[in-house]
Amino acid sequence: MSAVPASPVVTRFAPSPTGYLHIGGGRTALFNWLYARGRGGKFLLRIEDTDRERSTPEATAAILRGLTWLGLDWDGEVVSQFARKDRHAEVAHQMLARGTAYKCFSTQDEIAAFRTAEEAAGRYPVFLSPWRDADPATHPDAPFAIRMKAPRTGETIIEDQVQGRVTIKNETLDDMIVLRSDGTPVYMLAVVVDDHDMGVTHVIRGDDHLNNAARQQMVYDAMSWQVPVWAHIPLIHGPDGKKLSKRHGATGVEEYQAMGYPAAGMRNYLTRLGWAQGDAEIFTSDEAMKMFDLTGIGRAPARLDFKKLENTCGHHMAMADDAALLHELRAYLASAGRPELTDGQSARMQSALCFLKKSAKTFPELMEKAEFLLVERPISFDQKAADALDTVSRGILKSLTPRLQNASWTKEVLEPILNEIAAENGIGFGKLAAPLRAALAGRTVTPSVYDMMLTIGREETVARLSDAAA
RNA sequence: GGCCCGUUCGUCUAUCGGUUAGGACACCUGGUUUUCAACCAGGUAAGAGGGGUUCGACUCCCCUACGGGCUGCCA
Repeated sequence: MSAVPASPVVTRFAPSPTGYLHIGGGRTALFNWLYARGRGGKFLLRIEDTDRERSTPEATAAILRGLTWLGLDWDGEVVSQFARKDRHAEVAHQMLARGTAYKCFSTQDEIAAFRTAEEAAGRYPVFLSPWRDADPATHPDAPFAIRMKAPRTGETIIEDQVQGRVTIKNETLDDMIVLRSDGTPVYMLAVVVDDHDMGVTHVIRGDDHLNNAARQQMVYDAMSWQVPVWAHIPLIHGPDGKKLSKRHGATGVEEYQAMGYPAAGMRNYLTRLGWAQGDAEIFTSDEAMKMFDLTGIGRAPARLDFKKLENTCGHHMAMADDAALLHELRAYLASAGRPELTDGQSARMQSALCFLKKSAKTFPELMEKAEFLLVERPISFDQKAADALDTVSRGILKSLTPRLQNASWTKEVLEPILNEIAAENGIGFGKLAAPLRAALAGRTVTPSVYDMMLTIGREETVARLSDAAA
């Protein structure tokens, strides 16, 4: 065992509960999880619910469900940012006391008027509060917001693990409000306070926050707090290169579950989307934790490729443990609103999974291939199956059943019998397999005939053949 | 408008000044086969454009084009 690192890694995922868990958010959470878990650190979850208008408990529940399905477990309790608003206000007042913030009595109307005037004059509106250096003696007895006293000259440098060194000129940033005039904190303050209080060492998040990082770093500086390691990752784009949105299809993590992608495959695909370690393509989460690092993250936005997602899922389907797969299959059926398996179907499924999983990429595909074990007699035939069961074929099946009656039910025993029948009728095995397939499954595209016979057993096989031969 | 970030096969990417620019998915061809799939073998396919720096640039610098983000008393 390696020694416990001096400063354990603490990462977090901090979504706003305004909707389902977006696939991009799921990937951000995954990166944080992988990074922390691979280093014996902690992965925390915080819900940024300070926007009371848009936050809903339903959205929080959906986000938790999505993370759980993806297999991303977090440490400790879920933190509500809203619940910490008093702490945020406290810090705002500490900044006031330290002289790194000031009371601003400008009204929103005044600011809005300033902005429209500047824009009308063709200038970029950076609002500079007249109260920044005002003598407290001149303060009116009126509501005020607390603004950060940001440096007006020089530059703020973000040392980003993904983007490299990013330099922002301080003159382009105004004094942002940290506490609104109604006493509620603003997001930019809340994140910093929460990340600091929660001991977050690495902030891994979407690069839409890259510019924000400069202002947040100013808050860390204003409080003399240790700045975390930044890692701003590019957002995921749709197949057309545009920001991933509804018109590209599924954007919610739970939609992918309902479409039948196995979670392990989803994790693998999402890990490889915008991150690479040499030629590694297919790996388990344990392996991913060992390999994952910040330097392997690409700087350009990656596009979603469903074909590759499917392929990756196919590998994981084949690698999966049968019992675990059956369990996940059940969860899929429930999430997709499909009927659950009966006891009989479950039993057959359990014994068939060892070969079904090798060629299926998704759960719907698995169910498609398992159709033969799902149906009950009398089974119905589709058009092609019915065509395959012509008079000649039925005659052959009829001669086959007596020989199966007392046969030991192993492939070693069945193979010679079927080959014999084929030979006696002067046909190749392929010609015999077609009607067999039709009789056993009611369709012409099925798993191997031996696999099917072994799965449903002798009695059921003979019964289905007799039904078809009649 | 300003600022910030990005740009290698169709897609995800490797390369960290010297390679026949590698792998994976997809696609095409062939093989295997008991249908579909899976599997095996092979193939097509890339450094956005233009300037520099250098003996040498995908790699470093600049410009352009294109894409994205930020620019709120939203998060």
